[in-house]
Amino acid sequence: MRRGLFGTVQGTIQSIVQPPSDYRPISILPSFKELERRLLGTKIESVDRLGKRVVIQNSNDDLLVFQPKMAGLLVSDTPPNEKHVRLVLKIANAPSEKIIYWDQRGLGNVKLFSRTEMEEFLRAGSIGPDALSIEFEQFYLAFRDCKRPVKPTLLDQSKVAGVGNLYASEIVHACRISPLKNCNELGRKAWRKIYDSMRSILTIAIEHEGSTLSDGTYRNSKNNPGSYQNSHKVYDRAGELCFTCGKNLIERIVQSQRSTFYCSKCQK
DNA sequence: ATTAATGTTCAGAA
DNA sequence: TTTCTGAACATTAA
Repeated sequence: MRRGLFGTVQGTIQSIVQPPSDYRPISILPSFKELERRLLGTKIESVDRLGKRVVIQNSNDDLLVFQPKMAGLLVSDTPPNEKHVRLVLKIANAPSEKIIYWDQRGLGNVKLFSRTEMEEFLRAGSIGPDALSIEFEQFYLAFRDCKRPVKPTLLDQSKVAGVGNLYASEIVHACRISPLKNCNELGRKAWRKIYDSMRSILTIAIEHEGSTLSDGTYRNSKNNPGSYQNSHKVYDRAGELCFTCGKNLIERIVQSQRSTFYCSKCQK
């Protein structure tokens, strides 16, 4: 797994700061005080991705889990602005001195787990295996009997963790499968295509450091935009020509209250 | 000035 | 059990 700058963060947590804010505070569990009590003076051992979460493990085996949701991100240095900075971990000894949690909408949360609590959480099954580690058989089993349309179901984090809204549209387009097709109407071969496309699209998107959409919210750990938006085949391309068939226009529909983009001519 | 939209997910209800 | 709806929030574009 590619981890970017945060994969190399080392050092001791010197202080934790929750900047004064005009906005409602984000959820910090069990509490800000408890974060200070259990993290100050401990060393950061690793920074990893788990589905859409970022997990920081410290030398006491506690796990600090960031769930940025719609509009949050972690940066090492400069945030997009100061007013939406929600939490800062100051690190003694470079390479990076800080880990900054920035969240424009404040929908995200931060939660501290003991190792036991994390094992319990994973066992409970609200998040499934990561999209880049799950094996095909397990992936197929998770989806094949579901009666819902394929695209919204790919967003179900309990089946597979890590596929977000724009990637779900890109994945089914790459397979030439309609987002409206029900999961249980697709055969094993179709699911194999979806599995392969999910892996390749997410892998390439990570290499491109993600997709920075027109609102500019998403940034990488150095506060630079990603470039995968330039490779989108359907997302945010309503009314534009489909690259695959070259004849039809990309359509936008709403499924489960989320936008879906697809080509009704080449996706069946 | 409203409304709808936004890399999301959670509880609660049908 | 599975699936759907609405809410949490800040900001921008239409």
